[in-house]
Amino acid sequence: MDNNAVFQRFITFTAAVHQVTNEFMKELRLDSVTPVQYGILQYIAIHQPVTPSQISECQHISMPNTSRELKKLYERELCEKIDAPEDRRKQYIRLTPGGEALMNEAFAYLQSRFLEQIRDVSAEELADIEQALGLLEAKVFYTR
Amino acid sequence: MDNNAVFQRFITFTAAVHQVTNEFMKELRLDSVTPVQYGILQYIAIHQPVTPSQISECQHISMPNTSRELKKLYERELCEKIDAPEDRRKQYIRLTPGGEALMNEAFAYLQSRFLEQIRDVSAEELADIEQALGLLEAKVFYTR
DNA sequence: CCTTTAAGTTATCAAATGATAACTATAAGG
DNA sequence: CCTTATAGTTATCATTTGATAACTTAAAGG
Repeated sequence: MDNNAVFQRFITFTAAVHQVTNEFMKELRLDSVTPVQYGILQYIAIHQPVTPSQISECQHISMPNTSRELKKLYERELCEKIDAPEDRRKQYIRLTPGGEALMNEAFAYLQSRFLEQIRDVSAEELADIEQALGLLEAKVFYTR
Repeated sequence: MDNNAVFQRFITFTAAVHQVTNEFMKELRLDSVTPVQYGILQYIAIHQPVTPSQISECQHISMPNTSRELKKLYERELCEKIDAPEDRRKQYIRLTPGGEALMNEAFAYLQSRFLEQIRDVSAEELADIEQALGLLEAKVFYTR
């Protein structure tokens, strides 16, 4: 198996993923929230409850900047912090009902675009796609 | 087949792709070039020769901003424009030797990280991965 | 021709993001 | 205890990116 060929595929693939997701995100006009803030909210939505440190590490945003953006999200009541009982330095963050509503709206739009994107695939192909997503997430796009 | 389940996978998958590629790009300390400029250079590297309009559309950057960033790349001699013979308004852009060198360096680093990421996969799994990349690119992450 | 459209440029401004230093509070480890 | 490490905050500044208006040049379509 040619490693170079797989790598080429990897590069064009990741470029394609970015292009498509950026297109989706552009159409989804989220005016109350910046791209970085959306990334944070989506990370919370998928992994909640999370700590600011986790957000900082996984979203590659420095702690000071994470803190700043979270503060804006608290002020807009899109997420909230809960003091961790086991360690008083720590805090857990989760979406507020308003944040859930925002993310549900976003996901609903993204789902409609996703379904449009796969409107021509058969049921068997869809199963293959689901499997492919799982395979790549497990074997390539994972973090230790 | 549950469309919602596939969509869930799609969301967590694209989030994972962004996380991993952002991590790679952070480690790859490209000091001569900003993230947006790198995106442009990579797009040129994959699709060259391309026009500024294509870059603008595919990278979702307005024409004025595309023009500005390209200008900086010309000045650093990372890419160059060639007037299109068939339409004197148009121009084709390609990497200069310096730009090729920069991208080769970047790709070499990304390849080393990619190989590290898949170091535990068997030959059969690698074939599956290659196929999965192709399938998803064709059926999900394409642009019309 | 003449008008309209397309490709690209320049200038300018605002907003978002990144980087860093200095700080508080708590936990953990000799 | 005392020192060090961890979690998070605040303030500040520089850079990057996005948005918009006004412009030039050339093609295209009556």
